[in-house]
Amino acid sequence: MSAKRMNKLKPKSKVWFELGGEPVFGDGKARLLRCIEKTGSLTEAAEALGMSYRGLWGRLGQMERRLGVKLVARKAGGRGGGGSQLTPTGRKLVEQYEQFRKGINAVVDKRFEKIFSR
Amino acid sequence: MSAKRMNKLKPKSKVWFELGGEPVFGDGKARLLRCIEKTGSLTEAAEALGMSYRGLWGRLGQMERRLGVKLVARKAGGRGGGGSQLTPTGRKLVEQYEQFRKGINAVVDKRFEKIFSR
DNA sequence: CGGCGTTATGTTTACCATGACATAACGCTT
DNA sequence: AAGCGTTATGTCATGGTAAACATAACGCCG
Repeated sequence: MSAKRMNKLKPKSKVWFELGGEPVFGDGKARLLRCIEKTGSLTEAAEALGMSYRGLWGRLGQMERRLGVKLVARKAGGRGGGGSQLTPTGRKLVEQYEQFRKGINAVVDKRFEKIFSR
Repeated sequence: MSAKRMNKLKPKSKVWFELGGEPVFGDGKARLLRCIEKTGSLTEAAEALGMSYRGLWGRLGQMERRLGVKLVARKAGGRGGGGSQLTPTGRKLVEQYEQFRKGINAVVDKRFEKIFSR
């Protein structure tokens, strides 16, 4: 019995940005924008991410509203039905976030090792 | 218009332990154990934390079940009605977690600065 | 003009986590 | 035996999030 299972403990971490106490950007949102960028379409991005279009659209709008910035340029109608792409602001935000996020896991793991080794 | 509000972005982070994909320990659980330790009673701890006894008891049981370890020694009945205190295992876990958690915020903030400065 | 694929919303449902109640069991103490 | 404060559970209400459905609007194109 006892602490046998506790040896399998794994450290996890999460980072995100807040603005006025509200969460506005994190891993999920970053993936969202990247996927829109790649597919050029909210519909396709939603499908690729395995979520509903409604849900994706809602999150996107909320994020833009909270930040007070347009992150995605959308076009309804027209050739191919329309499409979407990141604005320069959107691209920059994703890049900065990814920069920021990179390495956090490593730091956390290292710290965990340091304390739980042996 | 535009990115004016984005200058007020703040980085946030969260760390916890998982076991087999399930979260088993984090800030909340740590505070919980610390409070039980201090008060010597689940009832008092619950009140001090502003949560229901039922809720606290549930969390505690779940945590112990997932870890497969007794973290709190409980006694129902007896002098003063009973009481609870951390087991050595529980104490150790809290201490290790707090060690682990210490400084994470600082690291995150520093990294954020590095990328968003200027 | 009618069709097509995309964006844009409102409405409704399902679900899950939390909290609120209610009760029982426990074991010293008097 | 009765009382007291604590632990131990089951049940029910609830609230907030996310998914499911259902349409409408848009704008090029044949």
